[in-house]
Amino acid sequence: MSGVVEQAVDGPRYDFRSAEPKWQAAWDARGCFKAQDVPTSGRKKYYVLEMFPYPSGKIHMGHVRNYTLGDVVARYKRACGFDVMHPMGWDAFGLPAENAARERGVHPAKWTWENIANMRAELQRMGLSLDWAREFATCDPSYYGHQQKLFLDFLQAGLVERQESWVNWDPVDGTVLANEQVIDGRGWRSGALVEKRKLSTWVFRITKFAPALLSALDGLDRWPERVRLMQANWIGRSEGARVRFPMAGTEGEVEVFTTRPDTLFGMSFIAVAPEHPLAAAAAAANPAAAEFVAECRRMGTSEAVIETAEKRGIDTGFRVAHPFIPGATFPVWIANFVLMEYGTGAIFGCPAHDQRDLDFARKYALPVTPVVLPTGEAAASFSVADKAFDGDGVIINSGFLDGLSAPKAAKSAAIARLEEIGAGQGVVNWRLRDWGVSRQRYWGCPIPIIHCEACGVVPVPDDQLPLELPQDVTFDRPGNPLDHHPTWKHVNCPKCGAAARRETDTFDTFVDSSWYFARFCSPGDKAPVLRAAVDHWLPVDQYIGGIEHAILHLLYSRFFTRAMKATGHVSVEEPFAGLFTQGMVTHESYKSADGAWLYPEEIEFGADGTAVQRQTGAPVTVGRVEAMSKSKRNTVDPGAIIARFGADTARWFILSDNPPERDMQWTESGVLGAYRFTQRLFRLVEALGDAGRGAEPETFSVAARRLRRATHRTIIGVTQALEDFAFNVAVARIYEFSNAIAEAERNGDDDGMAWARREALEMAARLVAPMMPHLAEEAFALMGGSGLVAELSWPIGDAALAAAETVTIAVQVMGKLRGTVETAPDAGEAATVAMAEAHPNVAAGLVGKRIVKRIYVPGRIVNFVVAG
RNA sequence: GCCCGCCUGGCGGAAUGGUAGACGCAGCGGACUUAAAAUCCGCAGCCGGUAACGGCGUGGGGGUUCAAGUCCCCCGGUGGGCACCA
Repeated sequence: MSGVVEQAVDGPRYDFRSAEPKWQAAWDARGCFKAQDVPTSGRKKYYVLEMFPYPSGKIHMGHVRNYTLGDVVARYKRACGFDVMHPMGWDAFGLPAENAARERGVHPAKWTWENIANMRAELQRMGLSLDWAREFATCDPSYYGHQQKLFLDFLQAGLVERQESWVNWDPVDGTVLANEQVIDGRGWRSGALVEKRKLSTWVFRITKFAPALLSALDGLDRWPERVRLMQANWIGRSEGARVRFPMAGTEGEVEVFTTRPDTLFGMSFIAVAPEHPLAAAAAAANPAAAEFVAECRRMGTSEAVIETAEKRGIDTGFRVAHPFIPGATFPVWIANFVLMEYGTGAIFGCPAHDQRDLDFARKYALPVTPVVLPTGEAAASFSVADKAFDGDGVIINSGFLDGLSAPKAAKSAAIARLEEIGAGQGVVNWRLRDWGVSRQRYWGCPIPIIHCEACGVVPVPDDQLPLELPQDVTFDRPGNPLDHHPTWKHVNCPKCGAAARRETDTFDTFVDSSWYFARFCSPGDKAPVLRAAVDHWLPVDQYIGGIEHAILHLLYSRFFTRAMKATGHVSVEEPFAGLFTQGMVTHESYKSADGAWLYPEEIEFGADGTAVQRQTGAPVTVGRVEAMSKSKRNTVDPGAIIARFGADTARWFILSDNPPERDMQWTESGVLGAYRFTQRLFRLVEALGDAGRGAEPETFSVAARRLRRATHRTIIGVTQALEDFAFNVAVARIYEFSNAIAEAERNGDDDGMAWARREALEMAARLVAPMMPHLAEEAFALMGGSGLVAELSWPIGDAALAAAETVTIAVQVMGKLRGTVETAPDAGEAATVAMAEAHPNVAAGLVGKRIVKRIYVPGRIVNFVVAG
């Protein structure tokens, strides 16, 4: 492995170390990648955006992949004549900065800004075609001040409100925990048992837009289908009914939401969430119920945890009447699998037709009454054992619903009756909840609100924005440093002047990333956005990022855009017209004999292919290929790769390995292969020398024509591959092309060959430019090209020159390949079929058979269907 | 538990329903070299056969079709998301 690199040090043909900074400076000097806020060029706009990074300190391979993909698109579209905007910034608020402050005593601001400086330098070494003049960080008051203004506008428009919500509370650290910070019911840092706690929080009313966010998904035809599906499921529209059950013996009622009102006669019990008021009432009266509710409270708020936990419950002792069955009463249970946030926080249990209800009923010996009969079953013999029936069928045991088909007809009949007798109504329920944005953290955008005893919630006046974070905070005790600050929260009410209290919560960092794409259009403007700029540039034409953001970030941004439209900031409703989601970067993992994870650079492979530790020669176990992570130490530092092989090699390899939407495996050998190709291409250019200058020859030899065909086929093929986001295919086409050029070189200089080679190499340089921009410039300059490849227009392939002189037709008998025949591209059906039938191997297969049918697909295939 | 994705040679992958395995990596053979590295040329799915060629083959099973990696149904394996990480 070292040989390749050492050669590069000794005397490379292509010296990326000098070339890459040189061309980066040249692009910068020409301002190649600058865009205007409100362009005057008249060219069609194209806004390319990659999800901006969190400034963790160093770029990782995921970033390299993300920004390389975006850069290929940006450079390609620019060459195609679009006016491209391609900005970069920093998603700079968030918990890691605060963790660093607690662990190492460094101020979050200092930590963040140093990380940004470091990462900016690393990104710049990648040679990305970014307009750095648009850069900003979300932790800068000149950004988040505008965000505060947007929040106040949303508040005014009724898109923000105060709500109580349940959170994971760490009683020792005195802080709210994310679900991922709750491990086996304990806080990750303190180890204390986590409790659910109710908190008063600010929410964005995203549910107001639920129908719009759902229906607009249909129009996002340049989004991956699966992302649209994930969002649709997340929004979760379901049609059903709210049903009210009067309490037996006391006042009051329980309201449930159900999607299956057709199965109401199969009801066995009611179950309420542990946070439901009835559960609280039961707990007050019954110590066992109180104990159960307390236990559920320790379970955390994660849906995955709740739904995989053992189904448990306790009878409250309350009984309800049934709206359709006079005289019947049913027990009300508290169950740990009922979610307070969904529907009404209460369900009716129909064990025969819902698996979860069935498991629960069996556990607590509650009755199971089938009310939907599967087709083909007899009512007398049908019963439910341990598998609930949730398919279609006919209603039985259900009074006025009997005989109706379930669920559809019976559902409408049940709803009609509920409405008639005033016991409920048909409703559309949404799974989507309002977006809680309050965080009890320091390193986030302050929520610009003042709480006044007399005036209530008072917005911070516009002329006091941005409301800046105080710098002098300490992290020496648990809880929110803003809350501990001696003076910051004490303020006079802007309305009445009395002593009042600032809101000390800050925004969820998803707020920061929900409108940054709009701010990029006019990053220096005094208002959150410059209307003319966003009207021109939005929506983003191509957005690129990780699939992990498929739901939250993208949905929040879609909401924000609608909210900004409602408050007059933008005209569009959808922020991202095109979306591409990339796969992860993975690597083998390595473990030493004592079980410690080892970094790839600590490993060496022996002649027999086994891995050993480089220093000691101790054996190493090669583990699974998985997502690069610091804990597994299977990371590769892009900075080191770029220093050793150059940015173009890193970019080329990351594009060549596999389709960008799939996970890719980073391998040393793959990088070396990419590096070798940079040298190979450059050698081909060097070997050309001065050959082929001058006017296009009158005639070309057969070999020269073959090369020109390869050239024009490659232009067409690479163009199509780039349009399709099939960058690995584009790379493969260029490899094929370089093989064709090398072959032509060996064929000597017959008629027109030198000219054809020059044409081929010039096109090669221009076609690799979006992927390996530095090498492209260096090669182009060496060939005597004038100007920058970055400023050239995209080449157009000549279809006539690319056309094949003969085509190969596959010949099948009964769908099995029996041979191939060469024909002229315009040979007709009769001639082609005759030639196919005459093929010796085909003829042998046809002996003694009767040809029933001859299938002919022009340019592709002849298939004989035979009998006998 | 619910939702979503993925599965093709030793490896990454290519393939408008039309010659499965392009291209690359690793491997093998050759040229060059005192030698090695680098470079260049060639071979290569698996089984059988000197070969011509034949059989098998895209996670497993079934179906549609003249023709299925591709479309449909069932099953298996594996990865991701599930609301305060970003």
